[in-house]
Amino acid sequence: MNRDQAIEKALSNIDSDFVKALAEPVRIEILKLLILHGASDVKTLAEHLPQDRSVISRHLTMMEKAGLLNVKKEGRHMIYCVDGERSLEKSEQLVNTIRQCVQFGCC
Amino acid sequence: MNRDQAIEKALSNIDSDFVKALAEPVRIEILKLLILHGASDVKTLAEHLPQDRSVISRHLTMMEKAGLLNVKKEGRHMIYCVDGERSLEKSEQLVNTIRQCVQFGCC
DNA sequence: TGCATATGTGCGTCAATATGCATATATGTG
DNA sequence: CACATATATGCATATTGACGCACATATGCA
Repeated sequence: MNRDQAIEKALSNIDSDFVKALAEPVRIEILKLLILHGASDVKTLAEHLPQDRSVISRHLTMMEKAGLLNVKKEGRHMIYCVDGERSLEKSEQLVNTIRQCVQFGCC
Repeated sequence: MNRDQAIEKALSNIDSDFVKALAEPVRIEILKLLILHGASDVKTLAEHLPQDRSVISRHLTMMEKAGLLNVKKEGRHMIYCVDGERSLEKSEQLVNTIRQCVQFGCC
């Protein structure tokens, strides 16, 4: 693999969904609540936030697909919690990508 | 500092501008070009991208403010390059934030 | 000075996304 | 079964951000 392909591959590894999930203030607030109070259902989370439950529900779904959260169904409740392992992996992958870029040469 | 404050502080450290800068495909393309070809001016970058020069100019300004790029003025040219050190610091800070979250307890 | 080139900015437009209401679906409880 | 509760989804609206054109500003050069 030549240099161009290596650079292309490194930067293509940036997980767009993961990064976008962290780029919205409301979703950071959701992370805070989940770490403060531990695993929670949609209604409980929404009670601590100004947005409508449906909005929080959509954010949670999006964050789960992005790899930030885990979800398990308990009866009629959807219990969400921070997927620390996966989040750590994804953020470390971002560091590795940038580290490779530095090796390929910056200013 | 108690637990709640520690969590608040850790997650407030997420650099919103930095994360947002990485959440746009065009800006990732700009990173690719800057690493492939090294430091470049606005016109040269825009020639390799479908967007208007003014759009690229705005992206570059935003990425510089976010800490991804360095810029130096050379005559009428603005020369941009990837700020590898700062980008690495910021991405590592993100990893540390998530690592702290894991310590505070996930699922 | 006069002119070409490089960049940034004002402004209007369009697309993506966040938001909230109403409603459908699913589950637990009497 | 009837009803309450928890969540997801369709749809309309508001907001944010990307985009391109026109123009202003700044610099280099003849």
